[in-house]
Amino acid sequence: MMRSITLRQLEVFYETAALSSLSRAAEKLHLTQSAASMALAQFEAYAGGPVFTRLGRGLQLNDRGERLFPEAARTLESYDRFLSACEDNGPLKGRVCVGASTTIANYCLPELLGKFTAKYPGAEVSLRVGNTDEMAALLRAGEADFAVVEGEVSGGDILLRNWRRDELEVLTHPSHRLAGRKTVRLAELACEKWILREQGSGTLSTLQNVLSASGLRLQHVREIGHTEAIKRAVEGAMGISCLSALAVRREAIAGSLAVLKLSPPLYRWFSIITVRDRYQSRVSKALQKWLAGK
Amino acid sequence: MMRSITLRQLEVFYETAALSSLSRAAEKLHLTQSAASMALAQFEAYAGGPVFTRLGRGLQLNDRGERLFPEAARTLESYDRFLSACEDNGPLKGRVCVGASTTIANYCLPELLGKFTAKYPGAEVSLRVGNTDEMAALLRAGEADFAVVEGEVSGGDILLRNWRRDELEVLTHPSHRLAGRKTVRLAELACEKWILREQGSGTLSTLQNVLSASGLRLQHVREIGHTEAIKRAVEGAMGISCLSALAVRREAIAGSLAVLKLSPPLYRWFSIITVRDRYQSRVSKALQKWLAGK
DNA sequence: GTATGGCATCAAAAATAATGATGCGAAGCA
DNA sequence: TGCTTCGCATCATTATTTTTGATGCCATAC
Repeated sequence: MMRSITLRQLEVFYETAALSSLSRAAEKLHLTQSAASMALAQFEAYAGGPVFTRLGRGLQLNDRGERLFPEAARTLESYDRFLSACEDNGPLKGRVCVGASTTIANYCLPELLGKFTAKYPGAEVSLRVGNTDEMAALLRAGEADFAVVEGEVSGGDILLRNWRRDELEVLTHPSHRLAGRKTVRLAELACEKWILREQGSGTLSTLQNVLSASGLRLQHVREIGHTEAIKRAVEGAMGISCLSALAVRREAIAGSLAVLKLSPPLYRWFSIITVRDRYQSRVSKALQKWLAGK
Repeated sequence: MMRSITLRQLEVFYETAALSSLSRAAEKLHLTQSAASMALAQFEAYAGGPVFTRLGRGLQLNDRGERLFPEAARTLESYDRFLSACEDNGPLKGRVCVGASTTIANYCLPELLGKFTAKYPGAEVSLRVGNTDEMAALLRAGEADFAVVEGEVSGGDILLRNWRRDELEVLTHPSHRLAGRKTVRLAELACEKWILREQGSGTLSTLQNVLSASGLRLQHVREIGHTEAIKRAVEGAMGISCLSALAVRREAIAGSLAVLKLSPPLYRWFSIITVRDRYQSRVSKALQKWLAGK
């Protein structure tokens, strides 16, 4: 049949080119890597030839791709404008209350929500912070429209969609014996002095999951309930910790802390959760959609 | 699932609006009417509300649709530009020989081929005329790249794609007893004096098919091998005839002939035929594609 | 009032896209 | 250098979407 290029393929091409990475494009588009790979392959077939050169383990736009890229961008942009036109029933207006677990509420959402309200001045966005279980309760009680959490699903009435992937990293004092290394394996860290978030936090439970899966136990653990306090403690050489990459980016750059990646790396999903079948206001839907695209 | 509007739906919306008819849009897009209807229904669902008002047996853009239409046009245009960019391996260049049966070669193709060569000056298009069987032979002999015909398929090695639908109409002298009517049924015409195209012409065989299906036979038939000569003969009140609507449009408008629609109407397809598995040059593919979009 | 044109709807079939598992080569790290 | 991970491709299978052909329904033309 005389099939042609689909929007999906166009998106995959665009994002892959923009991020120079098929996997990350797939992630952004909420696709599996294989789906993205296939879409790209079809795209190249229909577009009349390859648009990337495969070098080693990466992709790079070739001349052809370079030429096509701006056109693809324009087309997708035009399509987005169309969708906006569809949804434009007057400017966005109304309240929406978002729940978020600690790490997300501190290091991720404020900036995003700021941009959103800047773009839609009629929207009043409020933010409530807590751990995952508290979020589920908040939603059920109708005190938040949706929530962004680090944890697992918590009941059949809660609908979960993966949003972004987050990586947990190990932080140590810059003078720590491991500070020069880029990666460490968890086993090497079992007898370190640990400073971790409290029971019930998403960060801790993610860590505990892999530990128990590999039969490890941490020996010296001290709990501190605040991410910032933990970082100060590590800066004070009181031990090492494990936090979201998001939470330590600033210190990693400043050099006040040494940040090592785990090997194998420890990923987890940030997810958007809602109550199944609960009505979502227009602002709430708009905000969720907007977040999904970020 | 958080599905969204597809290009197909966009096209259906656009064409339906442009032609004020879902069926004709379906035809143009080479879809069945039901596929188009469903696509439009989905479009309206995703677009957040109806875009047409259903009045009696037609569709008409409502305010919402009116607002969305130009955006849709822009998006599709942008998409087309992208496709062109894909196919742009330098300007089109080379010869292509098109076969066509009489009616099409006279009343349809010249204008289209003219536009095509105006758009792609590097393309040299030539046209060969004959009846359907001659066309098949021409293709097999490699003397034409593809052909546009009025008839049926003529062998397993010939690939056929419907292109446009054509309607056969009855023409009479303006003073003929039926000339005031808008429609006639074939049975009323059995004993008229007929002037028809020769055996082997697509027009005649289409007519013969319905006649034999309804058990009718025409009594007074005179054959004339040229469409224009037939029209002159009818203008001279020498009888009535039946020709493609395309062939009589000019006279119908000028009023030099009376043109009546048959009831039930008599449709047939113009088709593009090619030899299966035969290589098609870039120009030939481009021309076929371009024609398909017209 | 009978026939017809035009759209909607349905169940079934066909086509397409997405997934999870797996393979393979290139880099990073000890 | 050997081991491991990263990133992409590919495969078979499953899920989803699109298309079709058959009907139904209403409004309009004759």
